[in-house]
Amino acid sequence: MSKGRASIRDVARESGVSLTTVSLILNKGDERISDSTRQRVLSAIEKLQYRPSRLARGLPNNRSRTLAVLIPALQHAFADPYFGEIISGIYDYAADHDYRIMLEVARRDFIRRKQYDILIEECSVDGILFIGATEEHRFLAEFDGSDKPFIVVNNHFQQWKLRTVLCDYAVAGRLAADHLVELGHRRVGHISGPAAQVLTAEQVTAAFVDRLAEHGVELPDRLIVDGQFTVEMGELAMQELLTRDSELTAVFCGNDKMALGAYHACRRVGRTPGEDIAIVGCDNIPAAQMADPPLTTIHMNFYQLGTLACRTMIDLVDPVRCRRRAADEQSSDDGHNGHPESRCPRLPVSLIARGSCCEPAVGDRV
Amino acid sequence: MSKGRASIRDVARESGVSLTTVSLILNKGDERISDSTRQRVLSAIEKLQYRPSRLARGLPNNRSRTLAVLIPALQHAFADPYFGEIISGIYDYAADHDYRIMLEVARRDFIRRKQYDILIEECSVDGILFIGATEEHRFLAEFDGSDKPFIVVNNHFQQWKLRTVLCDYAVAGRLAADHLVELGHRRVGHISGPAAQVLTAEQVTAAFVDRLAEHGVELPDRLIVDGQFTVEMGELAMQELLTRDSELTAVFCGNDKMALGAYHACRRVGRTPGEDIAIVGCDNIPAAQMADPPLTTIHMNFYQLGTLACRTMIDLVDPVRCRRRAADEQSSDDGHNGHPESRCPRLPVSLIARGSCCEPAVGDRV
DNA sequence: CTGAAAGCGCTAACAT
DNA sequence: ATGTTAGCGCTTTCAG
Repeated sequence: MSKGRASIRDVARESGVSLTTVSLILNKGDERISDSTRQRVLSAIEKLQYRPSRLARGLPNNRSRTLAVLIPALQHAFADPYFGEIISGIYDYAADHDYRIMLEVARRDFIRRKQYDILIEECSVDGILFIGATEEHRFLAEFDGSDKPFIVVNNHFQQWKLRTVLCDYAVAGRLAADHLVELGHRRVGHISGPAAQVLTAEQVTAAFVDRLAEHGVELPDRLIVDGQFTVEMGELAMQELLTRDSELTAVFCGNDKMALGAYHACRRVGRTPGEDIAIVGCDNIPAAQMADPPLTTIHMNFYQLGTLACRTMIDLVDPVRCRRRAADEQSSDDGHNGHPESRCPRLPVSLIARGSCCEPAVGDRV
Repeated sequence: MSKGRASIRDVARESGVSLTTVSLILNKGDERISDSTRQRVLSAIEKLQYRPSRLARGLPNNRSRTLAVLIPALQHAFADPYFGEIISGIYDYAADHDYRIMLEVARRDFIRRKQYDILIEECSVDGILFIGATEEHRFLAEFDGSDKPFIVVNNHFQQWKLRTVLCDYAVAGRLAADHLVELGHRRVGHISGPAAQVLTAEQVTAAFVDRLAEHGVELPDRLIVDGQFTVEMGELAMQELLTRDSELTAVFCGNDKMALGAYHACRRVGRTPGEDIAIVGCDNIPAAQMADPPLTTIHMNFYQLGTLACRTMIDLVDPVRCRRRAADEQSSDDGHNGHPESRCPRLPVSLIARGSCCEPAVGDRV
C-alpha cells in the first residue's frame, strides 16, 4: 500500500469495492455501476493519485493505445511544414482521444527488417499512419488489401487499394486552371511534382491540363517541367520554361516551394511575379503568404488531413470506443468532411487569391 | 499453439527448453546459456516468427523502452529545421538501442494536467526530453533537483539545476567576435535572440560582447537589438540597427534565421551582405549555405546534440544495458564529446566561413 | 449492480 | 547451465 504508486487494488480497497468495479469505471465510463459507487471510486482515484498503467492495461487485449506516424527518411523531413502540419493534426486528434503518437522513420533497414510489421506484432502500436509515401516504397505492396491497420496519408497508388486519406488534388488542378483562364491567360506553363513517384502530383497536372483544354487552352507537354517539389528545382524548371516559351503569361506550380523557386527565376530575367507574369502555387504553406508578392495558391488543409487520418485510424482499431464517442459527439456530422466513410476520403481544397496573379499584359503577349 | 502469434512459451516448447532460458537469451544476450542451446532457441524464434510483446516485457519492471520528446506548442515547431535535426538525432540513437520515440506537445492543458508526470507514472515512457524550453515553462521548477528522468535539450536555467545537454553558446559568441575582429571590423552590431526567455541567447550575446571588449572593441547596448529568433523580426532589427548607426561594418546574429532577415534589410538600403557589410549567423541551418551570398555562421551540430541527449537519457534510465553497451563499444571514448559525464555537457561548435563576411571598406567606414 | 477468478506474456528471484 | 515459481497491474468472462 505504501510502496510505490497506487495500483487498482489500492483504489478498490480505499473505496471499498472490488477490482472489477474500478476497472469497469475506468473503461466503460457509463453502463452498469451506480452513481454513488462511481463517485466513491472516482474520489479514491483522485485521492490516491492513481494512474492506471498503460502497460498493464494493454496486456490483456494487446492494445497499446499508441499510433505510429511513419515518415520517409528524407533529409529534412522533420523540418518540412508539410509533414509538420499533418503530424500536428494527427497528434491533436490522438491526444484528445487518449492515444499517443510514436515516431518512426522509414530508413532502409527499417524497411528491410520489416519493422513496420514488428511494430504491430510486438504491440508497440495499434496502427501506422504513413506520410510521404511514394512509388519508391514498394513494401507497401504488403498491405495491399490486407486488413492491417495501415493508412497512407495524402497519396494513393494506382495498382494497390491501400487505405488512404488525401486532399482533392484533381479539384486543385481545376481551380488553378479556372483562375488563370478567368484572368485571361491563354499561354500557360506548368511546373509539376515528380509525377512518376507521386500519384497525386500526376493527378493535379492531369486535372490542370484537362480543365485548360475544356476552356479551349492547350498546354503542350513541352511546357510542363518537373520541379521535384523543391525550391531549387522549381527555379530551374521555371528557367527552362521561360527558355522554351518566353511569351508565357502564367505558370501553375505543383507546390508552393517550386512556386517560390519560380519567383527567383522570373526575377532573374526581369519578370516580376504578379506584374509581368502570373504564378499560382499549391499547398498554402506559411511561406506562401509571406512571399513578395504573396503567393496565390491552392489551400490544402493539412492539419485537418492529419486529424481525419487519425480519426479514421482510431475508428478502425478501436470501434468500441468509437461508438461511444459517436454518442458523445451528438452533433452528428461534426467534422465529417471528406466522406471519411469511404476507403479513400478526399478533403476539399480552395483557391486563395493573393498578389502573384495578374492579367496578361494587354496587347503585349498572346 | 496455433492461435494468434507465437508466445515465449511456444518458443520454449519448440526448442525444448524453459521459459527462463528463452527470456535469458532475449535479454542478457551473453552470460550463461550454452551456445548450442542459444542456437536452438534462436532458430525456434526465427521459425515461429516470434516477437516478444513490449507490453508484457515492460510490465514486470515497469519499463516501456520508450522515450518522450516534448516540444513547445509553437505554431510550426515541427516545421523548424532546428527541432527537426535534434529529433532526428534523438530518433536515430533511440532506434539503434531499441528504444522508441513518443511525441508530446507541451500545450497548455498538457501542462495544466501535468501530463508530463502522468506520462512517466503510467509507464508510457521511461524518460522525457524537452526541446525548446524557455523561461515561460515554469512547470520545469518541478524537476529542479528531482531525479525524474527529465532532460532539457539545448537550453538551461539560471535558477534551477535541471539535467541539460547543450551546445557551447559561449564559444559561439567568442568565435564570432574573433572572426569579425580579425577581418578588421571595429564598428559592430548585434541582433540577439530573446535573452529574457532563453538563457543560451543571453550567453551568446554576453560572450560576444565580452570577447569584443577583450579585443578592444566596444559594443554599446544600443547596438544590440532583439530579433526574437525569427526572419521577420531579424529584418526589423537590422533596419533599426542601421538607423542607429549607419556606419556599421558588421553584424553578428543570434541565429541564421535572423541573419537571413538581416540580408533583406541590408539590401533594401542598398548594402550588399558580403560586400558592403559583414554578417555572421549562428546555427548553420540548411538555408544558410543556400543563401546568396552563403552565410558565414557558427555551426552547431544539432543532430549530434540529439544523439547525445538521447544517449544521456538512456544511460540514466537503463544503466544495466548501458554497461553492456559500454563493453561492446570497446573503442573507449567513442562519440564521447561534450563530456556527457557531467550534468550539463556542452557540445563544441565551430565557425564556418562563407561568403557573407568581408573586410570593412578601406578608408570608408571607420 | 458487483465480485471472484483466470489469465495476458513476460521477468527475475530462487532453486538445482 | 537451466528449470520452477511467483508475480507485474489490469481486463474480462462468469457468477451472484
